[in-house]
Amino acid sequence: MTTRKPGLRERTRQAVRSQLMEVAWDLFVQQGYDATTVDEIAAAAGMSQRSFFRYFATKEDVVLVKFEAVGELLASVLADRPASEDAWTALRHSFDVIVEATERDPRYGLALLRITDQSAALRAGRLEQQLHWQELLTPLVAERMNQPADPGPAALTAAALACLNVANIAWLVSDGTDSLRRLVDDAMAAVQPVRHDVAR
Amino acid sequence: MTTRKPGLRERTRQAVRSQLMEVAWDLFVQQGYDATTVDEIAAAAGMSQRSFFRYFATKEDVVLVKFEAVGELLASVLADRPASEDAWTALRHSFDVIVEATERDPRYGLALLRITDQSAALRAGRLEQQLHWQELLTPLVAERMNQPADPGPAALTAAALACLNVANIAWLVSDGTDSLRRLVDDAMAAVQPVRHDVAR
DNA sequence: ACAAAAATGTCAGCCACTGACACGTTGTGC
DNA sequence: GCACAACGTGTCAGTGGCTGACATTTTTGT
Repeated sequence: MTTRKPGLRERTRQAVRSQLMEVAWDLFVQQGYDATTVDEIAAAAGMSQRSFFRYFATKEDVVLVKFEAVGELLASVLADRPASEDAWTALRHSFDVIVEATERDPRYGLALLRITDQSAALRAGRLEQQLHWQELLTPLVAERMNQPADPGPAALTAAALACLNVANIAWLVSDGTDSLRRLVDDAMAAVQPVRHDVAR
Repeated sequence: MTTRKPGLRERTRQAVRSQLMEVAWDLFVQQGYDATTVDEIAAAAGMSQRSFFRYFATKEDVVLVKFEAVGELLASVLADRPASEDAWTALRHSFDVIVEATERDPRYGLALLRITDQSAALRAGRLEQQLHWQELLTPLVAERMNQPADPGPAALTAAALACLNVANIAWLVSDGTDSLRRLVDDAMAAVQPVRHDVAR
């Protein structure tokens, strides 16, 4: 009884969602993304296919929602970086939340990248997610630029995310052998080498 | 009769393909991408749905193949740039083939961007295409870098393509009002400002 | 002219996804 | 307590993209 907090109902909904995500994750790891049907996932979670689609709009979403929170996380970290940092450096540091999470549990990150690389739809979905991150980060990047003319902040943000992406893929190719931190460093350094002239 | 050249058959195949592309294009422009079924396209081209899929693997492909040739075009232009140019500048100049094509026929470019923005699948597909371009350009970029350590060339290429993409989207948002050339210039300048120190 | 190869249509079927409806559960106001 | 509304769920039917298999009709090489 009692709807104590704004969301007794909402909580169960979230519980079902994460249970679906878990079940789907296991199946994807075992037999691959494409080889797993929504019917299987739903059955494994004890519900009908129709109900699955009441929790996730598409099959991809069961995986892709894992990226959703990251955008806001990146944005909040970026906003908290000291104002003295230039945009590129600040972006590099905000990416550390991803790097550190990956270092904390490399196997999870590796599995996630592996799954999202299996299907064209998922690869594409990850890129779409990054577009969303870009939208979140661009205004914050603009604040750190001298003269934020229109395409500038978005370009800088997109370039940084592209570096992150390249580093991630290189890391995936190395099977997690390489240091993701180093790869991100190198990728971003290749695009914007340390500018001593600007620094002083 | 007579199989004069290595590919009379191949030519008719290409003819059918481009006819399908035209028919599909018209339908997409008229009623939108999602609202157009493959059956409609096939019928309008006078063939069965099954045959459509013998020419294009997916519905998206009817649009996306338009981007395929661009990758090789970019690569060949990039390879022909003077060896004295640094990678970023050379990339900027190779993008000019796109800029100039767009200036030559802005309406086509605009329609293409509009269509590919209608559907999530197409938006994603365009990004996937860029990944392919990236693979083609990366080795050429590596040649122009001082010390092409592993993630470097890919990162630089990806960053440049990200700039191109941002410029394209900004141009689309402006309905083709802005100068695409200027947008590309600004986007790429924002990421790698002219480095006078390196130049001399 | 004839046999191999290729293009096409039809049919059946899988899978992601959606709308509609009916039923049971769960809170809400009285 | 109880009726009522809201919500979650299953079932069913249907659409659209896409594929394998097979039979039929062109092409094409000799």
